[in-house]
Amino acid sequence: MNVMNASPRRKELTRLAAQLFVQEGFDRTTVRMLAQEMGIKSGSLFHHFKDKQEILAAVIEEGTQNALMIARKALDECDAEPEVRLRAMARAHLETLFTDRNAHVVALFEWRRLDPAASAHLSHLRDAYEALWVTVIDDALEAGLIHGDRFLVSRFVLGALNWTVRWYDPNGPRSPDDLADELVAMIMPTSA
Amino acid sequence: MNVMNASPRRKELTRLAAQLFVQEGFDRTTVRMLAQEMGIKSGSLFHHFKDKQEILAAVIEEGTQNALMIARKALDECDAEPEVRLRAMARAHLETLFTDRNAHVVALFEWRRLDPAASAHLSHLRDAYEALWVTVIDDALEAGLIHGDRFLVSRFVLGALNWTVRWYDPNGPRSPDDLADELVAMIMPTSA
DNA sequence: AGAGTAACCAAGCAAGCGCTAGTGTAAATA
DNA sequence: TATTTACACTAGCGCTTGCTTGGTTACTCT
Repeated sequence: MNVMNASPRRKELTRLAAQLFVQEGFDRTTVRMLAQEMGIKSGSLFHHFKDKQEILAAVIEEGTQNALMIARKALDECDAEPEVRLRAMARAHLETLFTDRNAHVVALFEWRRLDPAASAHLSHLRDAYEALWVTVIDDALEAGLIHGDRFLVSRFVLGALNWTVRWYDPNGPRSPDDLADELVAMIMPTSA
Repeated sequence: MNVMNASPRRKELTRLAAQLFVQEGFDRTTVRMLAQEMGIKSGSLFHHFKDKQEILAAVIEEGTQNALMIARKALDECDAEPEVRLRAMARAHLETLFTDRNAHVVALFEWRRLDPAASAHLSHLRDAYEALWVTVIDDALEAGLIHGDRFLVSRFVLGALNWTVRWYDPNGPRSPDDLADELVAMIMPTSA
């Protein structure tokens, strides 16, 4: 078994697995389907991954790491104005959601299939990401940019953003950035 | 096989199935688990339902029918003021979401497991429900109560509301009605 | 009493599941 | 040249899956 997590082959396999998990769901995706998609036999799969669970964990870890990177970069690159930061965060969220769409759909809808160990490890990553959101929302509230309960606002906003994977068509007329801006405008009285 | 959809026994079994589908997910719920939960043997299940798929369809149909009923009743019972109607619709949405929580969680997250025939039939029900939302949102927009694109606003609002099943704790301090009011307040500039 | 029917059970089939064991081979390393 | 490593293969084990079959109760209606 390959213990080196960063093997390029393993990364490619993870990408393909994410696609299949989205198409079929984790439970209905068999190791034989995964192997075929990867051009190998089912037994060979277990050279790269300890078991099926580990493939799921790899997919989710990939996506969450990317989300964290993109969000940090976006916040670093813009100034301290709360409105700009809020918009940047929303844009970053949708950017990662649709460039790594497969991984994120798996993370959002198959999280519960993780075994407790993997779930605990990945929860820390996700918490780090959500902490970014909380600071941005807090600043926006303090600046009087938006109003409401900080907890509820962040849940509502994240819910609205995450739900886009259910209806947004990347080939449509609207860009993810448009979506992000419209959502921010919707909750900002001053920008009417 | 029992063809009478409204058999009381069948309705009870549907309720129990919804609970298991939420706990384990549709794919991981075996007919043996379902049977045990119902206090019968696995073979007997197929006296009430043609196959496992039909159980899923029954669960989702139940939930969607209830949502439609509650929303219609809520709109009937309030006057024509757009703001009142918007709040009533949001409240109705969360009311049905948490009184029939199991059925709705299944509808939201296991819809794709439906076979094409069942999916087509149930899509009509869901469309009828969403049509109610569209009229309410349209009226609110026209009255200048909220602002933005009608399509995007309804998607964002529904996303924020549906996502509550992921984090809302019914035993917490906030009632579903509070949640609904806070969301409406969040997108309504005039109520700051 | 006899017929019909709804609800159940015991037993098991065929297919598919995740995963393992053991082997082959070409490239990298010593 | 000898040894190790990475990656793939074949074959199949042990188990679970959804579902079927054939038959048994218990109740209702004529």
